[in-house]
Amino acid sequence: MITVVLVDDEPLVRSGLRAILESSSDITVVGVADDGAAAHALVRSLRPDVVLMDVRMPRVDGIAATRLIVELDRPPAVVVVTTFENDDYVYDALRAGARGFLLKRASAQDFVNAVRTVHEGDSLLFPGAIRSLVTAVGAPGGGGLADARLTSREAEVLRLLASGLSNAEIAEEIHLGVETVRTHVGNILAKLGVRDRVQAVIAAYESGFVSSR
Amino acid sequence: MITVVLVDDEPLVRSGLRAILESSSDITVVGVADDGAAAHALVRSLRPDVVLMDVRMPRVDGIAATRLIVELDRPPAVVVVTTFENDDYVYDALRAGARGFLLKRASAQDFVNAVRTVHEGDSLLFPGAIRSLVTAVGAPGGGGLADARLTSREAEVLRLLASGLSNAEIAEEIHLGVETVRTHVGNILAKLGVRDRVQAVIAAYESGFVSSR
DNA sequence: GACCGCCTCCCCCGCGCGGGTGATCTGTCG
DNA sequence: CGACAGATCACCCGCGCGGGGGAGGCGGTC
Repeated sequence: MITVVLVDDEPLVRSGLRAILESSSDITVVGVADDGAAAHALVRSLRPDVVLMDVRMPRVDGIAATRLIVELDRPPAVVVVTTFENDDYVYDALRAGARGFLLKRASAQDFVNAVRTVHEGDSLLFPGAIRSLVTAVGAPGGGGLADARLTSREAEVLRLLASGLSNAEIAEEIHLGVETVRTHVGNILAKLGVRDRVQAVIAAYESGFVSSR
Repeated sequence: MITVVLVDDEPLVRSGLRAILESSSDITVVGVADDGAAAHALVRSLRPDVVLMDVRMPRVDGIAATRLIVELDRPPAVVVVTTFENDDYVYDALRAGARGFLLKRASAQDFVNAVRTVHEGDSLLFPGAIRSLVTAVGAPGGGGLADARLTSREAEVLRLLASGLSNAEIAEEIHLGVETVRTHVGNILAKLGVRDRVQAVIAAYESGFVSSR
């Protein structure tokens, strides 16, 4: 049984999520909170498997709450729920340690799947958000993740990184200083919300940014 | 135009390869050698793009020659040509720095493709040899790469590695000491003929050992 | 002109990683 | 029974990597 805590300031959303999730026999909502501070306290006492977290909330927002929660030992998987795809907070949430993303207009099945996926995965989850984040490189405006999108230079570096090159090799390949490559790689890791270049490579494959022949 | 040097002790093989390769307008054979020492000297003076290297040769064998050649600065891509799939030298050749593998019974088109592929790829090439090496984990005898096949434990570690875990995390995941994981990872890198865990992840994807959903 | 995003390069620091080597214990095979 | 492979853990060493800063130039926008 997967235990879930819901965090959202709107009662409508809370009960909607609860109804959707509890229609699955393997998921149970063990608690709800209406702001980040309450969420943190609740998670600490209830120790759920998964937290569905709204981003925009009064007082302590979803980003700060996520940061607090993932700092617990053996923290639950936090899935951030956003209203708009171009939410500027997405990037921050990635860095804060969120394990997944979902739009509020997602289908009921999407919510159930998301909970199951992050619960199973000790292994990393690279949500659809990263897919567009990586693939929609430098795409002109139009409403998508403006802050987190990779620049063309970063995309170039990621491509080389994902072909197994070291920073020094990448530098030589595109005639740059190693320091510059290090900077780009650091920015890529931050934007993808991953820890190291290994996870960046995985994200590149999982998102289709590079493909296995 | 891709320049190629052929190294094989049998005149028959040399002229066969030459005929096959030169039927392609973008490939030209600039030199041939009949043993490893001659190959090294020839490569140093001719600076070809690609070297097709037999493994079994009198005096200096293909492994030693490959090692010498890849130590040059801006070395050519060395493709090792073996007679048998279960050649014990395959593992050593990987370590020596070979960029590709080919069986002598491969098709004419295979040889042409191999030359083009390693020539284009500054990026790594994970030849079919690695595919079977990784995927045929622990398969019972039957004539394939006995020395280099991953053990079941190594396969388990590779799977976790390819999901983005650090050595410490892998250790915790399967209840081992970090030192043990380090040993396994080291053996995996050696068997796959790759330099670091990043390239191991790439090999895992390219070989189909793990797949992007 | 001020501002900002991007690209470029720099320094310091800590740590994880990979290489080399060696040890013990197990089970298997001849 | 000895030989060997696999799995486990250990120590040392060097280095690449990633985080945290900062700084300058360049091209856009407001």
